[in-house]
Amino acid sequence: MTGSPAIRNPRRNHNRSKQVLDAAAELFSSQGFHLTSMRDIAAQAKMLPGSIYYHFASKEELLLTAYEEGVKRIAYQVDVAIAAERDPWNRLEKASIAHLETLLTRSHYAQLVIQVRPEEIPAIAKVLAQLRDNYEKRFRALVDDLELPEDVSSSYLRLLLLGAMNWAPIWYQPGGDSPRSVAEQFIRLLKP
Amino acid sequence: MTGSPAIRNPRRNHNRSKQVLDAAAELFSSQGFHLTSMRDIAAQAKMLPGSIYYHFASKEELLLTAYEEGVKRIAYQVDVAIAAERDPWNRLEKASIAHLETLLTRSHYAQLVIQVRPEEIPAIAKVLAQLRDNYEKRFRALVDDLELPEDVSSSYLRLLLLGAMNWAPIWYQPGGDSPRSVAEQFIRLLKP
DNA sequence: AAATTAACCAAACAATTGTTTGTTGATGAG
DNA sequence: CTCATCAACAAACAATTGTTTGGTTAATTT
Repeated sequence: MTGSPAIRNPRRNHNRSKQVLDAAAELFSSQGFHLTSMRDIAAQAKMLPGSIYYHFASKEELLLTAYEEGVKRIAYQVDVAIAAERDPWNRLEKASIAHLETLLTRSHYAQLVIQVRPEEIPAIAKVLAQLRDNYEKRFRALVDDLELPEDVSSSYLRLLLLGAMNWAPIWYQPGGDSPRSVAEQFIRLLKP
Repeated sequence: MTGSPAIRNPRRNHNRSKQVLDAAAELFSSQGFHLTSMRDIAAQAKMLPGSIYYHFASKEELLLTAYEEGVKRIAYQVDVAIAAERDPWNRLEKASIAHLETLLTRSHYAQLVIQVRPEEIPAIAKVLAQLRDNYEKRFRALVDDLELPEDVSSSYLRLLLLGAMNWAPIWYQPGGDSPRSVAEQFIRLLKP
């Protein structure tokens, strides 16, 4: 019995699960879901294809897990960025900067959330869409706090800003302006 | 003898090529490239999978042909829309309305241009991107014609508008506001 | 030292993919 | 009528896909 404080792990905690997930996130975000095979992921994680299934039940679960992590990260960055600000427009600007910076430079996980469209994977499309919706609710709140002229629709302001930012990965080139200044320009164009 | 003006077609022009292309455009635009198999397209065109190859050399050529047609259609709609207008802001508004209407309601071919991302098909990614770029140059010209305050960047105005519109298929629901009024709202938000 | 178990390998499997091949009936020209 | 050609069918092919299975290794527990 050994009343000693036995640790839970029966074996050295290799935790290659994270290695697999990292590989998946990188490949999914850069090549897309369908162009990335389990063999690609296995190779990047220095593992055999079948071994992945010890850690994840399916390719879709792999994506879903990475996607959840992506939402978590980008949401966290935004929350931190707006925590100190009080002025509504400044809060929206800080949030946009965080959103774009995370999207364009920071994390493969975050890029997943934008690059992989839910409809691409019908089996989990609804869950993915809901996760993204849940994140984007922050922007709904931020925009609602603005004091806008009567003839300006806050919904469309939000859709305009969010759409433009989410489209940015299509045209953005690392050599040009920083994500921060892109976000600042966008806000300036929208501020009445 | 037959000095008569013999027509070129040796047989009644069945022209099932167009039928195939229509099927491909519809499926590609609604399901995406990778989720659509040649068998799906064949079924929709009421034809056997192998028969498609009499009309098109490969799945990629099929997409490319449909994509070109899509660019042609959306470009035409925009050109027609702005032909009568002289005021720069009105021209941009008319162009945006045409862009969004074609994108959201009119044609499967046009939706292809936005729904299918070039990087999804590496073999023809460059050609696709160039076709889209070529179309979007219209907006570059339209925005450059605006008389903007000095501190406003015309590039970012264009990217903001175009990104927001191209993102619209993600959130747009046929029940709500018309594409026209969405475009009008976007323009109003951007007009200083 | 023996038993247990987490973590991985090696190899195959079944299904689906885009594509090719050989063939056939309809059509219009000579 | 004869014959060449168009347009499609029927069936298979080779490759790739996600996944499963059974065995192997090594660390941990008893």
